[in-house]
Amino acid sequence: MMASQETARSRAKRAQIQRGATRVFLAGGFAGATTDAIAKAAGVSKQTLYVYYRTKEQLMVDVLDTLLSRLNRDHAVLDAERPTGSLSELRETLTTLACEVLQALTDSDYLALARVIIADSPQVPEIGRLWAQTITGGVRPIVAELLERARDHEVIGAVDVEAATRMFVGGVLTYILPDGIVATAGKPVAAPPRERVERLVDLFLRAVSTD
Amino acid sequence: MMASQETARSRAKRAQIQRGATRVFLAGGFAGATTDAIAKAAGVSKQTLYVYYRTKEQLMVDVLDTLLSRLNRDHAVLDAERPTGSLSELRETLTTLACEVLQALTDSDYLALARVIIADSPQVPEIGRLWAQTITGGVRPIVAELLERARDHEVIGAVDVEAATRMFVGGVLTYILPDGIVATAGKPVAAPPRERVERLVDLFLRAVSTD
DNA sequence: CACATATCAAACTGAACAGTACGGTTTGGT
DNA sequence: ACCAAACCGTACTGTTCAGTTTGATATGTG
Repeated sequence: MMASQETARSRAKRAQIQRGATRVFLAGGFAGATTDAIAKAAGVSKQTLYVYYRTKEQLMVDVLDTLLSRLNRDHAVLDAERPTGSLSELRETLTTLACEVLQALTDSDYLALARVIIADSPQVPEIGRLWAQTITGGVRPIVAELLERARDHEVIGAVDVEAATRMFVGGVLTYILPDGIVATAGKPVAAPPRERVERLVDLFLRAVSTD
Repeated sequence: MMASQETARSRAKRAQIQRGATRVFLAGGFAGATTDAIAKAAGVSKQTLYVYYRTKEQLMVDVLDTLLSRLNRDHAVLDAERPTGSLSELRETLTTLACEVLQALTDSDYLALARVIIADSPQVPEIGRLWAQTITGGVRPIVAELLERARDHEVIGAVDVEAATRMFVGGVLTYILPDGIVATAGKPVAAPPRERVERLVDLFLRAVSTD
């Protein structure tokens, strides 16, 4: 039996710790998370915590890294080839994309994740690097690619794709930010009704349509 | 001599404390700010701190309240009647407005302020309330008013003003967010060159123009 | 000057908390 | 069954920090 081997057992324990730690970190950030609370939430002794992670900081970085990777996987799904062959197809694609993103942001813990990253990046610099690597890319390139494809097929005019992307993504995000990111006691943010998104898309299409 | 009177002297001391505390809070948030550091930064004894404020939390709320009020005053300046009588006037107005907002956000401590509010609103609920009261209004109503005026004068078409406002404001803000809000060591965000903003405005005007 | 009020520096108190030590218990392989 | 590694609960250590206490000094007022 070798030492420092990643057995099935140890992998499971590590995952168990991650799950508990995720809950605690998302709820209260770095400062608000005590190692006792994490151990309890994970159903693990504090000692074991320190067998798998050298410090609380290292544990947090690992948790955020995992969450951001998962989020990236989800984005990859969003990236799946979407039809942009005609104007009505593009309209449908953009509307659905926007609704999915808004839904994901309001449904899941992504807003809490963003809040924690924003809150703790000054104290835990590694977090800022994670953000830059995974999020800064974000939804924007996906939309930009869609628009470029549509432009190449002359579904939309020869517009400035970068500006168009910013307008669309920014417009959609105003439904969640800035209010969603600040914790206002007990008032969860809701995604706007599809109808609103449709009106936004329609307006957007006026800007990029061939005249 | 009455007790609990707000003399000139006490007003000055309170302001002195606020200035020091502002620096420390913006730099490190609630958890990162020690009362010793605040006292030192303000050039005041710790004791005096507690004469003017009952707790660290109360001090922070006061500091943020002051900063947000000041920010609101600045917005009031932005709100000053701007010409929207013709399409070229509207273009100029929107471009200038966007540039000013971006400049203010990158120049000043507003990004740090936003970061602190986002970071600490879960722990200090009063902060969330301040945010909701002052920021949630924000730039959006100003732009909405501009657009309504322009629409009434038939400078732009009968568009959905709410959607249009979101598209414009959101598009502008993508230049600062999300990257500006996360502390990435030593890389300050810069406002985009005016030319970029102009292209965004032009695209926007295509969306809202009378056909 | 006498007296009150404001301020200061420094030391103290009590609580919270990261990380460790320890002795007992479970688990899984052989 | 036997052993070793993994794990558990609890208690401990050292530090950090909000808020207080103390006792001295400055400031201004009648």
